[in-house]
This record gives sequence, structure tokens and C-alpha cells, in this order.
Amino acid sequence: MATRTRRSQRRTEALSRERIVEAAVELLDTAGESGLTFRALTERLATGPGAIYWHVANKDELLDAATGAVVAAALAAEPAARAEAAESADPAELAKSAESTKPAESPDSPQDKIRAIAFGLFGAIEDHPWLPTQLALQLSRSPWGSVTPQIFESIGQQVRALGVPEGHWFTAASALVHYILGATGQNAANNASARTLAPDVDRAEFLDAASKAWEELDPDDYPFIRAVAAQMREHDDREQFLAGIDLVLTGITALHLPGEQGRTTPPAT
Amino acid sequence: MATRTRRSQRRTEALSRERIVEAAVELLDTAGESGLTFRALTERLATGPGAIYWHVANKDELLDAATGAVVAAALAAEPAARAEAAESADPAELAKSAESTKPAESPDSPQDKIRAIAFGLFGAIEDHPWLPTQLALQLSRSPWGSVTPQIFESIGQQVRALGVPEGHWFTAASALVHYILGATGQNAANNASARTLAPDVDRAEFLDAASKAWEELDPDDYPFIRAVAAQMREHDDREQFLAGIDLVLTGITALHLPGEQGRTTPPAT
DNA sequence: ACCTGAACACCGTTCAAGT
DNA sequence: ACCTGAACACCGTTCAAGT
Repeated sequence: MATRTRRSQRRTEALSRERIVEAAVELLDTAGESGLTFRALTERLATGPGAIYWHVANKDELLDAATGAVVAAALAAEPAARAEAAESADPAELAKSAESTKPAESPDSPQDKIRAIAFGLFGAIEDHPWLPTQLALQLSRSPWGSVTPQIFESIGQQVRALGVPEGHWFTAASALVHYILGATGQNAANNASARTLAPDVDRAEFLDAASKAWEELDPDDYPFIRAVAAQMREHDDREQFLAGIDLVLTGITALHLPGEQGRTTPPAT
Repeated sequence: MATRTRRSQRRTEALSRERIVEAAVELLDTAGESGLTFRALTERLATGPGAIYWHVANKDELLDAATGAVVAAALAAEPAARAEAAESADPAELAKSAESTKPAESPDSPQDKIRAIAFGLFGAIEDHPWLPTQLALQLSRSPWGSVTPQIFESIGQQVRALGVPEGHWFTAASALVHYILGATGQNAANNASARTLAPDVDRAEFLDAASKAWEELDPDDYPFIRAVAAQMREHDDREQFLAGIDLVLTGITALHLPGEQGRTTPPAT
């Protein structure tokens, strides 16, 4: 802890948009969304606010760039993500789901690639819990800004590879992306609140507490949540997340399967 | 336009948390998220900031209360929502999807109730475009605050009524809620950006412009989005939204159907 | 118990001035 | 072209004081 981000050191390197975005991500990671201010940024970069505004139009653009950088990294890490997931998840659980009666599906099937993309984003929130919130904010700022299309595109390509009829591409890709972003956001929030409420306590204990809180809800108003509280206690985040992906994938597959008994709506013609 | 929110008029009514939240919603609706400030609020309510802080802990709590009020209204409007939706959607489209080969399904089936809940929230964004963003922000503030559980519960009850095996309740309800919130957010953003970019132009022209922008993306980087751009031009928001709901419903139904050919993962035991 | 409103700390952003 | 840093407008929040 001798040379801890000495500002005199940094001063030598030239300021650039890239370095600013990098510093913004670091600040978001370590100090949270409220920790990213222009003053904190200028201190970290040893400059004045004017210098930052030379490279970046405003705070929103900076936030978008930070979000974009992290998402791009997560999507690029696709192949590695699966291995990492296997490593950090409960080995017993993983083995169980791997060996059981899964239908024939090639190792690099579109399904697997979709899971890999999803897992890449899911994993990114561990280091960047602010990601889902910023994705939502960016969506509201500019719906078809740069980040969402990246995710939509990478998922969409696999949807196409899945053999989904063209008329359903948009619907199928949207359903997957929305599920992924929603579940990712939910999980980031859970993590954050686990850390905030009890920083020293581990995840399992937090889930236990949360599940108890659920069980104490008014049975008349919240019968379902109460009933589901028990499941919550012993659920594994990654497993749950994957189960949701597979559920949506099942729905998508049904769009072009011959015997379409589960369908509730006609194709869009 | 004679007596337009005269402050002297209001002064007579006593200040209350309810009235503050009501004013906050109005401000959000008319002036957007950046328009809701304590100064604008004090002016509208003809008080000082201290008075507001007597009834409300801080801005986040106020935002949460506003979000909660609007969501509660949307969920309560369930039955009416369908009728309203039928009225404002393109009649030809609706008729088409209504008469065609839909499998036998009672008029008040869980599926229909889920669609009604979803439509209620979907419809609420017309008047309250800030809703999805605030839902996301509230989620990140307190994951199991008051609003999300309300939505989760009402969807969950129908999931149970659907006959989903208990082990999948959580997954099924989560998938639905995430899709609904995601699609709702996407749509709110589209509406907002349509209004911002071209306030005088109607929705169809905006979609046309957006779809053209998509078609101009680099074909090497965005083959899927380009391919899907054409679909986007002639898509109907509500129809698209419903198609996504039905896709997820199909996936859920497959969880407990006898011939489970679409499944890619074993049940959670 | 409920309300007033001046004051405080902090924020994003600007801009004349420097190199 | 790139950077400096004081200054500005505005924000959420506090709190001693009133009724």
C-alpha cells in the first residue's frame, strides 16, 4: 500500500477518452454509482473538469461509454465465461445438470452459445453491480444507442442459427434479451443488498434472512411469494438463471417444432 | 385555462403524504424525471421543503411511493385494461389474432389473466413513461421493496393456476416478470425517443426512420439487426408484446406437458 | 404535530484564459 | 489542439424557529 494511485505518477500519461472511461469504470466499481463524480474523476486523473469535457460531451455520455466498455468485454469473454462459471458454481450442482437426461445437443449448439452470452453478462455484474441499472438508464436515454444493439445482435445471431422462422426472430430475440437483462438486474440488486445489509455475512445467510422476511408477509396479500419463499432459500443463482434461459429457449423452439401443442397464439404471418 | 393549478386554491387543503405523492406523479408525467425536484414540488404544493420532509424521508422514498401508486393502479385496472387495449389497437389485427386457430382456452384462463396484467403495465407507460426506469432504479435500491413483489405476486398466482409444478414456480414467474418489465421499458424508451426526435411526427414515421437507421448499420457487425429491420417497420407494439408473452407462456406450459420434446434441461427435482 | 424558509454541501457544466 | 480552474446555476437535505 505504498504507491496507491499516486497522482503524480499518472500525470505523465496523456489524458484520453479511453483513460477517462477506464477511470470511470474503476470509480463505479469501487465507489458505486454515487461515487462517480467529476470531482472524484478529476482528482483521480489529476486534471480539471474542463479537460474531461474536452474528451467527453457530458456525464451521460461517459456513463454510456463505461457501460459499453464493460458489456463489450463481457460479450468478448463469451468462451471463457462458461469455464469460469463451471469453476465458481457448486460442482455437485453442475455435474448433476450436466449428466442427466439432456436431449442430444451438440456442444457448440446455438443454445450453448446463447447460454454462454447470457453467462458472460451475468458474470460481469459480480465486478460491476452498476451495470444493469446503467443499461436501463441508457435504454431510456437512447433506446437504440450502442450497447443494447450489441447484446441484441449477438443473441439474435444465435436465434437465427436456432432455425427460428424469420417472422419470429424479433420476438424470440427480444424475449431472450429482456429475460437476461431482467434476471441480471435482479441478481445484481440481490448481491448489492446482501452486501449492504450484512457485509460480513455470506450469501446463504442473506438468502435465509430474505426468505424468512417473505414468509412473514401477509398470507392474504402474498400467498404466492410466501409459498415460494422456501424455494428461494436453497436456490442457486446461476442454476436459477440458466433454468430461466432454458425456459425461454423452450418457448422459442416450440415456434418451429412440428407438433406445436404448447402454442397459444398463431404465427404473425 | 383560467384557473390553472392556482397555488392559493391548493393552500387550503392540508398537506399529506398522499397529496405529495400525487403531485410527484403529476410532475413526473408532465415534466419528466428531471422535472421532479423539491423546488418544483414546493411551488406546486405551496410549501417549503421542510414540510415535504416531514411526510417523506427523502427523494428516493418519494420516487418509490410514486412508482408504487402507479403500479398499484395499473394492476387494479387489470380487467379494464384488456378492453382498453382492444379499443386502441388496430381492429383488423386484433380480429385476425382472435378468430384464428387458437387452442381451446377458457376466456378467464390464467393465460388470459397474465396477458391482462401484462397489458395493464404495458398500458401504464403511455401516461407514465418514467415507470420502467423507476422500477429498475427501485430494484437496485431495495430488491424486495414494495413494488416488485406486487407484480411478482400477481403474476405468480396465475403461474400457480396454470398448473406449473411447484419446483418451477419461481423460474416461471421470474421469466414472465422479467420479460414484461424489459419489454415495457423498451417500449417506453421507443415512445419517448419518438416524441423527442420528432414531436410532430407520428409513431409509424418514427419506426420507419428507426428501421432505416438499422438498415444502414455495418452488415459485417450487425447482420441480424439489419435482417430484422424490415420487420420492425411494420410491427405493432402491442401485438409484438403479446407475442413475447405467449412465447414465454409456451415455455412455461412445456414444463408440465406430457410430451416434453422442447425441453433442454431437467426439472430442478 | 406540523410547517417555514434560509442556509449548507455538493453536483454537473461553462468559459475565459493559458500552453 | 488540449488543458486549467474559478465560477455558475441548481440540486437534495438540514435545522432552528415558528404555530
